Amino acid sequence: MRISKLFGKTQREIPAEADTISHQLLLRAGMISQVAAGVYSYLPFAWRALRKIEDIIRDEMNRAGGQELTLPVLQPLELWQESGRDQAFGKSLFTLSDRRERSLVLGPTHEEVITQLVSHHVQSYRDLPLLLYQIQTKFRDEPRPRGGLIRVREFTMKDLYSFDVDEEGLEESYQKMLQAYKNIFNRCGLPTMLVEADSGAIGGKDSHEFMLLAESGENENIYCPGCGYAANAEKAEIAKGTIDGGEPLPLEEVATPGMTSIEQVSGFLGVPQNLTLKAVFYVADGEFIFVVIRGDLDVNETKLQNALHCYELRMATEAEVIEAGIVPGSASPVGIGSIRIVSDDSVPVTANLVGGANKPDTHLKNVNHSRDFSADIVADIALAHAGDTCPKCGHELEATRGIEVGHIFKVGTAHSEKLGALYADADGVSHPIIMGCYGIGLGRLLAAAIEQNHDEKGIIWPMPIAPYQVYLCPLYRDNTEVSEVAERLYTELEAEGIKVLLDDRTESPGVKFNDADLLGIPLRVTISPRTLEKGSAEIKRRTEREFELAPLEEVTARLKELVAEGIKTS
RNA sequence: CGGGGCGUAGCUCAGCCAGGUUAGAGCGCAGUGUUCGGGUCGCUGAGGCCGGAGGUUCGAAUCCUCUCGCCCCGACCA
Repeated sequence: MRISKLFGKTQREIPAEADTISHQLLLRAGMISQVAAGVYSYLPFAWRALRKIEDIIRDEMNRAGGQELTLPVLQPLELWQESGRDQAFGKSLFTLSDRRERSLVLGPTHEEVITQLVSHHVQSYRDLPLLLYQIQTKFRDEPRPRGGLIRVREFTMKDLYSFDVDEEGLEESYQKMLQAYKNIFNRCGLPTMLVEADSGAIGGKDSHEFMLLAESGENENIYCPGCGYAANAEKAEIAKGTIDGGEPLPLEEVATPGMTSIEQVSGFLGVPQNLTLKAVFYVADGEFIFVVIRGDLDVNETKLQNALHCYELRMATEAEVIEAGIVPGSASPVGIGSIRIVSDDSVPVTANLVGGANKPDTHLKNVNHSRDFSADIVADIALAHAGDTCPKCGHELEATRGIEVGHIFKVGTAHSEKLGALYADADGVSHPIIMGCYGIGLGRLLAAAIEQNHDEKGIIWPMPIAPYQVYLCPLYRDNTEVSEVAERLYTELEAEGIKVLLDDRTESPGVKFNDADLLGIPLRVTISPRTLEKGSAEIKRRTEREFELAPLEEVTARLKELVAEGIKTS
């Protein structure tokens, strides 16, 4: 490709709307253009990189035994009502009406459609297992699109669905995909962290996310340098330790004038925070909920939502708290009547806690679960932080941010039961098919690749997903020999299957070098009268400052070597 | 949905508070000369319904009302 013909221009200034690095660079490199909030056009340069990623994904899916197909974007709303997920998706579901006023949705994912499809075409255990996938556009009306391609409303996704007869089969499919995903990210040259993930209210047991580590990541991940335990903070568990509060003592009111926070009460009474009771209030699908947890811990809202099996969860307002008859700052679960109580599992095992008295400026000593109050739900609802203790090995946990680029999970039979995807076993008995679901967001991966691979000058593409492999950069200076050599080399490299971007513009060296850096092509070859004097060309890696001088007749061979090396070591 | 910010040339912005010739700059673009190993320097030129609608006024980019859009933080995100 000649850069003079390439659609999409580089830009010096950082576009005002872009905050995220990948967003800025994608715009400056002329790779994407915004159409609406969370909706982008991909220009040729970005599209080439996306296609490289797509090729790697497709190859790994096929190797793992996946069969590619394509499912419709336009789907009847009834299908979603049948599965019950029109509620779960809520406003994120794009809906529309056709000319006969029938309601349709733009598919945010394809479990429903594929489960129905499979129900029509699978009858016997002999038809299973199946791994079916597609690479296709999804639509989700995100409440807040952000970060350029990181969170958008229309995006390309690879989604694979596995169908098995039993748990062992599902496990096998799951492991295949886990490995395929590792291969994909490795082959793309993009190191990821595999973390345990929350599978949501509907999902089944296991769920893992692939996190590409980046400061700008939306997810916090907790991991253990000791044993390798890693989990999304939404899911992460911690060893809370048991604190010996002694034998249960009689409940006792104490005056705590002006003390409303755990910190204040703990300091005032000289009681450690882990012997206090923290109260927090939520509204779950409209119901007021009283949540208690040991004073040194925080509530993990994802875990809480899972414990409550609710769609909507938010913190209660102070007015709602007061209306519920609770005294903020001195709230107590003791004697609060019919309000549902959710307790972290740290509370029942700790004796003689200090909690609120539900009277201003008063707290209770020696609050004991079961004796003084009883939670309706006891579950692990604690939020993990860096510095907490690893639940597996006791080492101190650390935290790191990441972008979720892949998510795999065991769905189970939720959809197959609702949509009637059954198979007959060897005895002719019907069972629901067991499903797994595996997704990669391609555009997000593209953006994440840039988040992970850039410097102050621009993008640094890993070789395997680079839109072009070589940036051929002749510095003309009205020199016909330079342009002849460049043209010859260009033809030769293309003939060898190397993807070359030829900077055929009569720009100054500075302009060309800066564009080369911004565009981030892994190898740069400079030809100038100066290099020709030595009968050679300069070869420079984007990742390095220094260049090497190669005799002209060896340039092609050397570049082939470097391209191969870049693909292999990535 | 709550909070904050912004809509003026393809891009980045000034002008608005305090209304008044023909709305400006830099980048980019076209032409031209110059320079040539890290965004060279000139000259000439094209390019604007000042997001949209209504209002106030002799007069609105500027003031008022409504609206649409975009960005950021939060909520949300199977």
